[in-house]
Amino acid sequence: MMPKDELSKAYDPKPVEEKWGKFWLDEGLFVADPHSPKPKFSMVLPPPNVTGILHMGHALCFTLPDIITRWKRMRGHNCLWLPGTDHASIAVHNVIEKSLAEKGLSREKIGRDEFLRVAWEWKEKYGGVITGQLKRLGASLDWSRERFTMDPGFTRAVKQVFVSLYEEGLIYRDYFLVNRCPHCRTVLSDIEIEHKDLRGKLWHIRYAVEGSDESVVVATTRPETMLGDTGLAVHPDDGRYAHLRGRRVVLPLQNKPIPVVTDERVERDFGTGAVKVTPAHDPVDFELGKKHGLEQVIVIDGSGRMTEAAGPEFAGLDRFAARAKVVERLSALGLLVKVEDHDHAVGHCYRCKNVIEPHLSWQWFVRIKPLADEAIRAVEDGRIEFVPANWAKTYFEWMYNIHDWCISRQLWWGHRIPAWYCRDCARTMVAMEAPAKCDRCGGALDQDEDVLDTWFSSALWPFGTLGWPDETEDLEAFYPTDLMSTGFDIIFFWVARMIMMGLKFRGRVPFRHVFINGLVRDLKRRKMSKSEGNIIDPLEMIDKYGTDALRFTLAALAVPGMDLALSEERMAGYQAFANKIWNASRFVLMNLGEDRPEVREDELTLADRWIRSRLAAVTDALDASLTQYKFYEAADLLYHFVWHEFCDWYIESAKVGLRAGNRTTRAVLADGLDRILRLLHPFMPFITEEIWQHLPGAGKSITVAAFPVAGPGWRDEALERDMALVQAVVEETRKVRTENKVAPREKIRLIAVEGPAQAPSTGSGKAAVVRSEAELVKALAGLSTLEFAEALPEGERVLKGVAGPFELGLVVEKPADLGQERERVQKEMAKAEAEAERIARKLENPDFVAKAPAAVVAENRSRLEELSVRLAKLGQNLAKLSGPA
RNA sequence: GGGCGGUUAGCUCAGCGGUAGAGCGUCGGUUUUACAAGCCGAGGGCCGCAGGUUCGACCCCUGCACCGCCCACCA
Repeated sequence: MMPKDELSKAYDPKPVEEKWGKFWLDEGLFVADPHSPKPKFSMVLPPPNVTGILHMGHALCFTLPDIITRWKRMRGHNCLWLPGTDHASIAVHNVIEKSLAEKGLSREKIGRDEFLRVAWEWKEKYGGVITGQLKRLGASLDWSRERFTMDPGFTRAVKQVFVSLYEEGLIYRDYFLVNRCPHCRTVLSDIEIEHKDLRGKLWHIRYAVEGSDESVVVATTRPETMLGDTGLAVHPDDGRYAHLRGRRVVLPLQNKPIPVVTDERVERDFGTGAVKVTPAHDPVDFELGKKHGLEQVIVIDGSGRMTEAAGPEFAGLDRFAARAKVVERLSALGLLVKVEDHDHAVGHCYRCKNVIEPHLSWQWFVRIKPLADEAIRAVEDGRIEFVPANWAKTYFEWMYNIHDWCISRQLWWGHRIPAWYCRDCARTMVAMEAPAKCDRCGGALDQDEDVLDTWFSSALWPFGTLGWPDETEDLEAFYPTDLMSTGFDIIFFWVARMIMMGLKFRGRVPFRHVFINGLVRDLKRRKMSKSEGNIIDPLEMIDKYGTDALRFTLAALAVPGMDLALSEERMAGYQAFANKIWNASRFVLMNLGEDRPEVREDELTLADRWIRSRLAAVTDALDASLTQYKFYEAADLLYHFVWHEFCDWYIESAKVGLRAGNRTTRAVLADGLDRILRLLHPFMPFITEEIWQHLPGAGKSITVAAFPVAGPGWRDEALERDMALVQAVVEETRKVRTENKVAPREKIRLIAVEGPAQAPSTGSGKAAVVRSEAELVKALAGLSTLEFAEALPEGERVLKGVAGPFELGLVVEKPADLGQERERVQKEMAKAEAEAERIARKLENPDFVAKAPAAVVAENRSRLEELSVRLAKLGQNLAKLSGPA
């Protein structure tokens, strides 16, 4: 514990964050114990890419679960939050290949082994950047268990899963039309393709019917693929083309006859109703081709260039250049019938944004339906809950229509596919370790050149990180995990696949709750991107406003499932909040000695009891909010309570008790602060630890201090109403004096007159409360005296107000500006009248009185009564104001 | 084409059957020994539009409009 005079006047986050961030890790406060008797709470961190640097998306997605973890830890859970990083095949390739290119090298030039050596070297050097940044966020991760998706243990898990699925027939190899990115030079799965609507053209091309003068016009958005056409399809019921059945058409430019087939999938209403079929370059055509036994001619290669098969005129051209040339040639031949504008969706690579090319090749696939079925059930029957629940619908939608998953990638950085091919007999062997020779013919083997989709390994994260395939203590103790916090953009990529793999290999769901956070946008609701230049860098924000302010901002904006618009102003606001906490704490600490006084029940003031009642209410509400992952609600609760109840009312009230030397008020102040710090700690870990350590009798660390539980009998709503009445008198007095421009330093006399007995809700009969709290009212409202009388004195130096059952008279030095005062009273009356009228109308409605719940009717009745009393008093005041003027 | 979200104060957002809320911004006052990153006070809203249900609708239902996402093999 440091001496308290070290608390500076303003909160300076930097040294505090450095000190406690290090302390928590040195003390191993976040290291989980698989043998702990406490209830467990576990999570795995969505592993950021090793290439990554921390962005706001990370900050949000890591701050929110950290709040939950810290809360659970303080509530006595044995918490494990396991960190790690992802090898991110394509991202690393892009980085390494770029640096190779700068040296005039390429991955082909240096070869696989050298490439991997360079990649590992790079990983060792830069892979720690993001983890270092993560620590600054204050995320309470167990770094003793940090993992990497390509570390030896995890690699074993990946191989094990591949081999098992292969042996079960759930992984297979096939010659299939897949998506290939010519830039990244690898194939991709369906969900790695982003469809964007582009303004394109629809070219109508004439194909001659073989052996006749007739011709057929087809429409296409990709004329260059016609070079690979191997058929022409029409609808079987289309009368226009009935006579073409069984005939052939001649493919222009290639001068090659191709058959006419009929298929119900042809839309008669689109284009001309006749469609060219290019089985090697279009997914629909691929299926049509298979069904009708059409040839597959590859005219575009994996780099997006035309092949020899495209003909000497086109071979070697880029696909887009070829398109222009095909159109030009067709036009010259008079075969281009017309060209229309046509918007259509074009697939783009999700990494590099280039246009995807359908590509026919041998690839590995996961037969996904059997895995998906069980994963669907797990969400249907509630073993897994999405928060907010409507994301389950998105999940189901995808899972019901799921396609087999292409998992091979033509890359080197990643998990190499554990498959070997015999050079002599075409035998394929799949095994954990390289077999010595072909088990059928004894021939030499070559390992598959490809690596696995990065998401294939990510899918195993929740159990692969805990030691699987070994049955470890960690696996036993911490699987299934409790919560997965992630963005909606990777529900398909990651969440769904973790569920499938977890169920398949552990027989249990990988996590119980999936919290879906929104996207962090800028103030104008634009996505943050480098090209827009609207990135808000979390580290910069931490330097500027402090980690706690950043965390609190993210929490306060985190409405489940909603995107959030981040603003620096907001962060500055929460920086001010941190400072407010700091200063309130300074005040409390200043009034404390070396030890904390005991609360004596009989010495508790109204304000003391009130703040304890409020504390009890907030504690319960906070638990409820966090249980439902309503971070914004929890943050609001705390902000409002700390600033506007504890600071604005309680500390100000407590000063009265402190001046009187009340030990119990000091005790309540200290206890209140202690509780507030603990309630706030999950949101603002650093500042709360720093202050808490200054409290007499503090424990080792607030991270493991007990989360507050409301004291028995603290909540007292009747007492809160008493306090509300005191507050109403204070507020009315402040208002009247401000509006009459009475100097704040002028101590005025206040005379209170309690009205006749009225409805209970007006607080009638509570004069005693205000009377006994006279000192409090005087202090808070800046009064010289507070007197109680039968009637208010008259005169131009008496300003009048109404608070609950009281008429208030403020005796001031300077006469009031009657005109202005009259205006003020009139405005108040108008407001009250409008409300009274609305309520009266409601009460005059017999249906309302008969059908609305009795309590609602009663509430309206008493409110109306209250208003009429108020109106009467205001009316009298107004009359008197009008008199002498 | 299917699905999901949004539309509330100048801005960013809560609320979701019973008297319209917060933060920031605006306006006025204020250096009262925790805090001017503060304190005190004020102003500001036909809760997207049109119907319906209800004693009562920002809230529930049905349409519509606009904005934003996701999915999808009309070439």
